[in-house]
Amino acid sequence: MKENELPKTVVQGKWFFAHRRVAHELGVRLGEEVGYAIRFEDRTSEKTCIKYLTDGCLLRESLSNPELKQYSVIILDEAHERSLNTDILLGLMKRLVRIRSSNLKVLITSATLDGAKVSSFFSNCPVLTVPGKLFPVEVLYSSESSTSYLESSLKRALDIHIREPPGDILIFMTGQDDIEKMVSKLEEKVLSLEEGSCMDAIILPLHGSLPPEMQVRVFSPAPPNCRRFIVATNIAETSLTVDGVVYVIDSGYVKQRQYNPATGMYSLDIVQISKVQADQRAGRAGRTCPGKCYRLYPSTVYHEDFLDVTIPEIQRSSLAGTVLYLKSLDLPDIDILTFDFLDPPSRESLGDALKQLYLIDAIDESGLITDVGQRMAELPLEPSLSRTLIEANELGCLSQALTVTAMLSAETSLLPTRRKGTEKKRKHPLSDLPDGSGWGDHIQLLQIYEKWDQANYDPQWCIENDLQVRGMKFTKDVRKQLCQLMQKMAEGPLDVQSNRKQKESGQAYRRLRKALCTGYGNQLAERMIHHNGYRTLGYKSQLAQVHPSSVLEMDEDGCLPDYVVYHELITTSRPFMRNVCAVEMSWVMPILKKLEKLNVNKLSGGSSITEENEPRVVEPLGSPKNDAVVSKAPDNLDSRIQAARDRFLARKSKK
DNA sequence: GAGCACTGC
Repeated sequence: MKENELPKTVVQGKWFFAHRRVAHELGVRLGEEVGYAIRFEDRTSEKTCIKYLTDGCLLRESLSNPELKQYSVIILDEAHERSLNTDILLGLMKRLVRIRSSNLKVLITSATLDGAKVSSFFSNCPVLTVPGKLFPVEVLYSSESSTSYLESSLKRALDIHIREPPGDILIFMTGQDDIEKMVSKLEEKVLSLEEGSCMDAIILPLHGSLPPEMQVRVFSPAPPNCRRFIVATNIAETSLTVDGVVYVIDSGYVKQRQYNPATGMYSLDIVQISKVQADQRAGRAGRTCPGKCYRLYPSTVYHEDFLDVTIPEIQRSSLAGTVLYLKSLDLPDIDILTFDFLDPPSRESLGDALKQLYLIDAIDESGLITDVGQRMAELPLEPSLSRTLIEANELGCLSQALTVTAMLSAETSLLPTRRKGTEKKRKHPLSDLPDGSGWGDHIQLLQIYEKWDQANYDPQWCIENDLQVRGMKFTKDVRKQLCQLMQKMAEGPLDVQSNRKQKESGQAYRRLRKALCTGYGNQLAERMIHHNGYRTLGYKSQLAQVHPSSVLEMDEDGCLPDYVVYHELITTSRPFMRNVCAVEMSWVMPILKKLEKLNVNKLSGGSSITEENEPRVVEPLGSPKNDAVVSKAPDNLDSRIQAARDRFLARKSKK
């Protein structure tokens, strides 16, 4: 193959081994004519004609090169998964095919995405259908909805094991807890079966927080006369393909994260799956031979209750990062409120994003991106964290802030999988951390990483201290990447520095907390007067409490700090702030002042963000209550500020 | 006093 014979092609999606295979079939070395790029690894060269990359990487590329001029064919793979990034790319592609109609071809591939809908989105482009190679799957419904899908799955699995011919069983559950319960119940029941009455059994859990060596166990096929039970989350729905599965048991539920723009709060809920998801799960039974799918719900539930398709992520997420990204592209013909999404997010959600960005100085009061915002968009971080880095650079604590943001990027994968009996480890994973972690979780995360640095990044150290090796390595990679990106603007050293002297670290921690306060200007909370509950300080106040896993300390009176910033506000059993950090009132006041001036219609570039068909009396951002908060903000804030000052002075005089 | 599904810029 000679250079330039092939059109420069870029393939976005989950390509797994595709790039290796294509390189192999073309008889070329991977990294030359056929290359790939993922976050921490770019294996392409000048010779590269076909480049595989992730959606995030393609978005990064279009940041510096919005017309993607180096490519003549762009393939968006797995578009049906509707990830946030894929949806942004779909919108950008629509614009690109318009302005590059003569020299660009875009191909969108999807297993289940509604072809007609995508075709009409792309000005009625042609739809090609490639038949799949799946075997037929018989779908069997339960006669009624079960009260406990755990019990029903257990019963169904054993029934299959006893009565049905060989073939592995894949059971879809919602989370780690259920999976662990299910695995131990299955083990118990299988052991109690009469010896020789049926095949042997291997029972395997499968979920995201399982260490990789445990995950790969599902790739080894069952030994002869042995049936595997794979108890999985929806990781087995799309991300991992398990061969040998003939029977699928589908609970009909999934654990899903969603964002409420009216409250600024996430929740993690167990919800019904969509028809597309149910069909995807069933399809997992027909990969190697005809299979069976047992749905633990009646067919009426499937037909009448299930949504046709899963709500795309873009309608379930906070859009601050997305809006900032689009604004930073600075495309003259793109207005964020009218940006052409395949499924547009609500105006409320866009309005929320604009307000958040304004509070952290990423856009000005008329909605234009600021210099700060432009620099933030260059960093592969959520806006709060990129803002923190920029502020930390000004305040001379960039090296510490780099560590904290990197740790938070990996936060959910830092903790080990829970083991029975050793559950209370989180509070003090390291007994000999220096003072200062009482200021909050961010400081503790910093101290943990500094300890690991002192231990020369020894994986064994992670294990001894109950931290996931994978998560810590990810942190290290992120930190390195952020260092490279910050190099140009950095004011001070970037390497991990542990302040050995108590006094120095105290000052560094205070600067860091100040930077965090600026970065999380959209995620502030104020403690209630008589107890340790908090309310969020935004355009709409929410009651929340510090998550019990937090290391934030109380003062000698048993009070938590008056003001905190939080990394995440999420309702599980109750509304919780996760990863909080104490901040000072004097840092908070300017942000509250800014909140007073906030006018969301102006932020959206003058165009009213009010729904068109609604009477004008209706509040711009939804509920009347919310409107009241918006329009009366100055009064509320002034009194709030006054009250806070009084409290502060009262406390001071007491001491 | 609670306990997070999935990715991976």
